[in-house]
Amino acid sequence: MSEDASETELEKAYDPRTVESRWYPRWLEMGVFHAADKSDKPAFCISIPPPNVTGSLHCGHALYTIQDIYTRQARMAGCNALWLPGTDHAGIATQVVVERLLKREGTDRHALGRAKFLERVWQWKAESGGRIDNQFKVLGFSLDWERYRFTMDPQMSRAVREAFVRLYEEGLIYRAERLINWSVGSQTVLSDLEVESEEEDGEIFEFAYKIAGTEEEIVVATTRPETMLGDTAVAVHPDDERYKHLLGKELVHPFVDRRFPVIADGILVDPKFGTGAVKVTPAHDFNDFATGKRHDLPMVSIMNKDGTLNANAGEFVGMERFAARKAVKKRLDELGLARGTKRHRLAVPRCQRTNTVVEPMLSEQWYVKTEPLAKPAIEAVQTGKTVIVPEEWTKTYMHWMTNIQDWCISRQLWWGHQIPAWYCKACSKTTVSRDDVSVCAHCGSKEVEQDQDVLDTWFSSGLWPFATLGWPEKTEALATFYPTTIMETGFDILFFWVARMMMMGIHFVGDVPFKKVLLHGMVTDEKGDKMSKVKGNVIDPLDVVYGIELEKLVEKNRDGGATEAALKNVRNTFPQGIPAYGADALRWTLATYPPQQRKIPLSIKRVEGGRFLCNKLWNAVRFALPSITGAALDVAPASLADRWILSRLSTTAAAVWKALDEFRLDEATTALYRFFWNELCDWYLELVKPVLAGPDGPAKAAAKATLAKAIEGTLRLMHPIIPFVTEELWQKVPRAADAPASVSLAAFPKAEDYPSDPGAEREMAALQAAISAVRSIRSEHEVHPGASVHVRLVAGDAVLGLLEAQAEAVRTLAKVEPLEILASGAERPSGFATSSAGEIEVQVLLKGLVDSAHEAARIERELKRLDKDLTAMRKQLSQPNFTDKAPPEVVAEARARLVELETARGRLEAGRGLVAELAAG
RNA sequence: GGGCGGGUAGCUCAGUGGUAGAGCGCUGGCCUUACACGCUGGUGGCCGCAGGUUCGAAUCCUGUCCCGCCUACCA
Repeated sequence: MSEDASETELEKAYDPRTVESRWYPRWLEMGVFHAADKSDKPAFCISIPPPNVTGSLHCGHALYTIQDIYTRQARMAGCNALWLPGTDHAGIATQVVVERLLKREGTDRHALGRAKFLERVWQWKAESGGRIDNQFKVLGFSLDWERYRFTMDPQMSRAVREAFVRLYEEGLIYRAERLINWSVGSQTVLSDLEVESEEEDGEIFEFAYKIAGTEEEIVVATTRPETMLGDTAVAVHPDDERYKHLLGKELVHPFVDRRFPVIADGILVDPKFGTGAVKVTPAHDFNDFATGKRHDLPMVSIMNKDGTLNANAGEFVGMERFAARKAVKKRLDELGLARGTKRHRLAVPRCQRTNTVVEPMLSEQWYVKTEPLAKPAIEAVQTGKTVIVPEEWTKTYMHWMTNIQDWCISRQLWWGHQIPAWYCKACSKTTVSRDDVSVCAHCGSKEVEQDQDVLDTWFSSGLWPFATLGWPEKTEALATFYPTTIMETGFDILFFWVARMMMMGIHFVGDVPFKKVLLHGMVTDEKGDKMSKVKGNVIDPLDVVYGIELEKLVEKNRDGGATEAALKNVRNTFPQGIPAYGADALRWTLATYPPQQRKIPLSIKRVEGGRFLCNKLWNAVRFALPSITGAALDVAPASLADRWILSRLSTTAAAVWKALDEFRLDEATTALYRFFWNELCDWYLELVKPVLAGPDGPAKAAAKATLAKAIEGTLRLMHPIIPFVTEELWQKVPRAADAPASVSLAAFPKAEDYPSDPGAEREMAALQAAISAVRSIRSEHEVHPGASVHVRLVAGDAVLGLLEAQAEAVRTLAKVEPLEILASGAERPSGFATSSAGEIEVQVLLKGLVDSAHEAARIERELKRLDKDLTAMRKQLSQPNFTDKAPPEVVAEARARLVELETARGRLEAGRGLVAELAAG
């Protein structure tokens, strides 16, 4: 629409593109998203789960809409609401991106050196990082950009050092040599959580070790034959009779000059599995490592960090690990020691980032001692200081926390927070310090060198909720907003992140980092399959917002690595490409899914539904605007319809509050949709049309005021979910004299803002039933919608007055003329079909309009349906067990229902006469 | 192996002790001047299977079968 269109004229169809682009800048100008450090209002805070600085918007991020809904609602509800934005430096991911760039330039980070490389990363970050921030703006996220944080900012880095040093001083951080998960692909150690095991088809290879000085042998099995080069024992079960005589005997290694014993170990060995003898490789297997410790076995490391074999591997030195695997098998075979292979399913550990197979290796790393930190974190959830929603995740949290392993926090990367530990070349002692060290704290030597490694990204992320608020400074923001109100994130990072924030927050600030943890499911495609570039089923939120042509979409998928089959699928799923649905449509749609479901199967069809809703809203306002512009709002509701719609609005406001409180956004959207579409539009608007078209007077003034209030209230209630269209429309409708400049700052409607009127709701239900009954008969008989029909409504005294008062509504909404309203007992005249709407009998003149066969069919069908219900109801009421034991109100209800069914049946029976009458013509 | 979640209308899912719901789809009739991104009427489900508790169960309990996810050291 053009900017200078008159106040009361809107385009016929809602176009999100023009509306959505204009509001975000204005909100920023108005400063509506900025929260004060100090305020009289209650504090509300969500710190955003920081997306990777390398990232760009995907559907998972689009779910941040949930956080925006809560933040916007809190803001409107009068809170000092802060949604704090930021990004994460994402150690491995970012380094991989920049290294790829360097490779294209024909160089690498080692050629560049650490300092130059880091310069390069910062440069990359300045150019390409933070793209996602702008994408968040497209979605309308009400983030307080003045408080933007990046995990590598000086202030955040300071927090990281402070945390590290304190934990070190408290003995909660230590350095140790252990078996670790080594990612050959990214050349760093990984924490347990970053290793993903997937079952794959593999094989199990059996071979024999000879007993020294005899021809006797012992057969062992392995899925990684090359590790035999590091074997330092073979273990059998202590009670295994087969091998008892071999215990303590020496085995001869066929390739390297080493003899090692047969040992007894009841923990490692299951005598029923395989041969009952297990080769032990303490330096390359976690179980074997433990076994090695128990038996004090030598630890022979056979592998270099790049995955090639080292000097301990004898003739295989220098070979790549998988080539070595083949070679070892071949040589064993040549020596006559191979004993065959079997197919075998096994769990292969892979690196999350590079998908390369992870190798257990011996290495010295930094660890956080987690048990003392976990204990209070467990208690906080047990005592309800932090509540996890949905509740069933509490168990998972507890289970993980109670079985927690020490956390390996060093990473062999350059991009990240370098570990603040300095090693002295003179006295070889370690100095850990908040400030850079140039002199050894122990001997005063200047020969100190900082640890080359950086910290796990999750270490800094664990400090996020309080470091973003200024910690370790005792800032006002920290005092105001900590503990934060809600942490809203995917259940998949409950351990990665939520658990660690809990541990760190409690330890460093002395209180939990958030009062509530809301965990949502994973966005998938509509069939429930994980979105993946290869499958070509990825929905880019921006494509949904702006739209994309089919060919461009296909091209984009092809660039993403989609297979031909996947591209075909893209063409099938989006034959016309994707239309511009707008951010509101996407937001609405995401909010209609129960967030706590495991899967959120996003369907483009449903997004279309979201756009329909926005369009409907637009058009409802378009219709109402000429009537309500300038209307006096302080007029009380007058008609039944007026009282009813405001009562429904009151109920709806209550439902929305309740739904949000229970983390049931689906229920919130359902309540809003029902109210707006099925009540406000379908009934109220239709009911007030004649009034608004009629002469001026008190009734019209009341209708105008009510319509204005209902629409204005709806816009405010919907605003947290669909901020753009509601803001645009809210600016045009009449509102309170003291209303703020933006609906974002207007009060969020409460149930008590509108008069509840149960009487009006009851009466309206009766009226609706009567009108529906007439419509139903009309439609059954294919009476043309334009044709009026003669209707008689027969009812008892209780509803007679209502019908008389609402005659106009019946006439209009059911296209009735003439309309007779009669007291009970009025016989069905010839030519009228009959039906029931609760207590009301509805008689519709069909003579001359339809043929008898139609009516006969309708009656028989209705009778069949009624009889089914009647039989069930009679049966239930005939059982003394029911009438005696069920609560009286339930029995009474059943009796009333029976009467109603019988009455309806009687009327229908009588209606059979109509068939003959119609036939007679 | 352990844990968790799910199996309700063609599809995607709500419902959690008292007459089976929504959206989309399908379908009949309508361009009724807010909206065809619409209006209006309808079709469609023995609520995975088997027991049990109860006057009454999709809803609670037990068992069982499928599907998914997480987790675990079977060489």
